[in-house]
Amino acid sequence: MPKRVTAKEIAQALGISTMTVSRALNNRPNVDEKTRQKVLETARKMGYIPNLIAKSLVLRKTSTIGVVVPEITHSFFPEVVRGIEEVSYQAGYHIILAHTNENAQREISVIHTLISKQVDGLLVSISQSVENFEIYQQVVQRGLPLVFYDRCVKGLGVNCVRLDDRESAAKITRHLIEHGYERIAHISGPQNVLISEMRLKGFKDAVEATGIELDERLIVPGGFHEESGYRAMQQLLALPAGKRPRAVVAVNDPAAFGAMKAILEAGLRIPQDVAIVGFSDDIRAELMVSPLTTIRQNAYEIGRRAALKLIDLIEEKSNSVEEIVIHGELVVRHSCGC
Amino acid sequence: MPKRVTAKEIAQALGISTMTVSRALNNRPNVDEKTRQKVLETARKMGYIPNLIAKSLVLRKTSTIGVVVPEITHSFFPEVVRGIEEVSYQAGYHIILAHTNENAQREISVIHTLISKQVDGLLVSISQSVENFEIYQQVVQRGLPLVFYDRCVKGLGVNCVRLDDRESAAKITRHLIEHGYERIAHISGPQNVLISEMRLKGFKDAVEATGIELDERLIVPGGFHEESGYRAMQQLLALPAGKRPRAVVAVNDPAAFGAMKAILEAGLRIPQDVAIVGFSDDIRAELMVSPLTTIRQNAYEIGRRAALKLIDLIEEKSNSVEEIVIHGELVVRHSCGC
DNA sequence: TTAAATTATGTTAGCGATAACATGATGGTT
DNA sequence: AACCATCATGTTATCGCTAACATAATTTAA
Repeated sequence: MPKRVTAKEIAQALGISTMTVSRALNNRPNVDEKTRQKVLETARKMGYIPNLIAKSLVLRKTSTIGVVVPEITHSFFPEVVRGIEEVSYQAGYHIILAHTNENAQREISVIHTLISKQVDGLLVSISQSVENFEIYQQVVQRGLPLVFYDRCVKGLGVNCVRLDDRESAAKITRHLIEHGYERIAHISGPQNVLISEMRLKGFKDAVEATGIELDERLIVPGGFHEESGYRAMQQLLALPAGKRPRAVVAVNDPAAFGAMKAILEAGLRIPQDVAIVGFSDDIRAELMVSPLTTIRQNAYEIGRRAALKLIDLIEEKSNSVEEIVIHGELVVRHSCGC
Repeated sequence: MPKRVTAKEIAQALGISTMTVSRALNNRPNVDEKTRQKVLETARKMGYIPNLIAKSLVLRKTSTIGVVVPEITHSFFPEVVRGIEEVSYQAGYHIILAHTNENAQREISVIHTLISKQVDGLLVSISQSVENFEIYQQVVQRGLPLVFYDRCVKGLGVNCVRLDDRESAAKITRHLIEHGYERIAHISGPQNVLISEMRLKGFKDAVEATGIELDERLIVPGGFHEESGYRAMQQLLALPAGKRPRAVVAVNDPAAFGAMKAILEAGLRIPQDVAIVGFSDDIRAELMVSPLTTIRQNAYEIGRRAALKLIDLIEEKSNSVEEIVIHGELVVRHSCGC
């Protein structure tokens, strides 16, 4: 193992003190320009790379942000991470990525590790199975800056950057209404998940605003996946002729894909017979036989904003508790017939 | 900012020395069981969390692996990261993720940072624009364990875990040949990228093994994206009637999607008129009008194997230089007509 | 019972860097 | 020439922890 060069060794090589070397390397004032040049050159020649571990210990600052991700494979999170990375890199912070695999136990373990590693702040999206929020309170009590992104916990006084699920669901539903559709159905997601609930609420908001009475039969429990969308749609199509929906708002794109399959299999056309819209702009949405109208969520922006807020907290440029909402963008394609 | 509890404070609270506290917390022998219990309990009560930065400094080991990723958004890499994470977590290592955005300059900067942070080893997939390999040599010279994954550099004596692009391309081509197709075309990728080259070679291997002479007109330069696949296919379809291909091997799935579009637009059927296969099992492959036959690459496995090898190097359980090849899996769907 | 072996605990030094203070060198001012 | 400001450099202590050695307490063996 080749010995690693330290600042002390540079100092010895030049016959000066370690402190002067440190000052020269860190571009501090009060160093003679000639000395600085000598130090820089010697450092380069000797292949010196500073030890940030030692530096962090004395400065009590690591310039590192801990990022807790529940599910790295889902395309949404990598995009968020890209946003976080971009901002962090610019601001001179590094990130340590920790993956919980949607496991509450692992989330606690991972947060402990990040604290042990003395991160300057934490960005967390909570795992689905989390029910106990004690760990977040511990983090807050330690005075460690914390920002939730995408999946937030309310009532802890913690900053949060999230999507406007309710507003976006209302927006896309309104879009259908404005184009004259009347009997509009909703294929909803799992009942206990916040985003399903918010999207359902948004759907109701839009429908109720029209004054038309909401037909509860047009709200069918589905799920986040294709099969659930497929089954939910079959259920809708089984309604008596006059009661069938003319348009459908699916809780997300995969559910919409399943629903589309059911519609086509029933010999109906999209959007002439049944119009359909999704949510989240899946990479496949554009490639469907009838390209899907949907809501595009700016995951990158969530990452960016969360990182910006966190760094502000770390550097004490801000200490307010905010809830930052990133608005979804309506992407109109063929499937809504608009 | 609440003061953080240190081992020293636990020692003071109990009237014992810091060293005994350290021993108790680290499950070292030669500590009285009663003392150990007292220490553990006091630590818990006081909310003690060890400072790994200080520990790393004295032990000269951080239990951290640096992972360099060229492009986090591409679904391949998150899957690799998941594999790396899984193995690392089991073995007690943390990972620091660094994203280069395919930028050579940034890759150097990022590797320097990781070294500064005293990672115990590096997992690197080189960025597309990298042409100078000096940085890797520096890493090797420092004695820092290094393993390339997916995109490797040959001739540096560095470990490498990669896919068998050439073999897999030959395999999928052979599959077409075995099902009786004769005029088989190849839509290739960018010429200067290694994987394009390997896939082209694999294609040629398979065709030449049949003894049939290779028609160079059937190899058209395309690219990794849909548009390039689309244009390349148009070019193939413009060949004189008898010279047109009966089957096509695309360099990857997106290129195949583009090609499919061109085929359908020309009024031809898949696979009855033209069969087509892709490469890399894109999430959309299954959902196409004619589900795409392709090669599934086990990205997770690449991550796993690379991390295992790196940890072996770090812990000096191995010092051999290996090239580990992960084999692609043929996924037969509708588009090849087999 | 007393020396030797074993176990529990303490002391000192140092990981590699920097803050805070101290000192030495230079130069300008009256 | 004497004095003070300014700049360049050095010294010491410390960040929180652990290795290595030293010592004290206890047990075992003869």
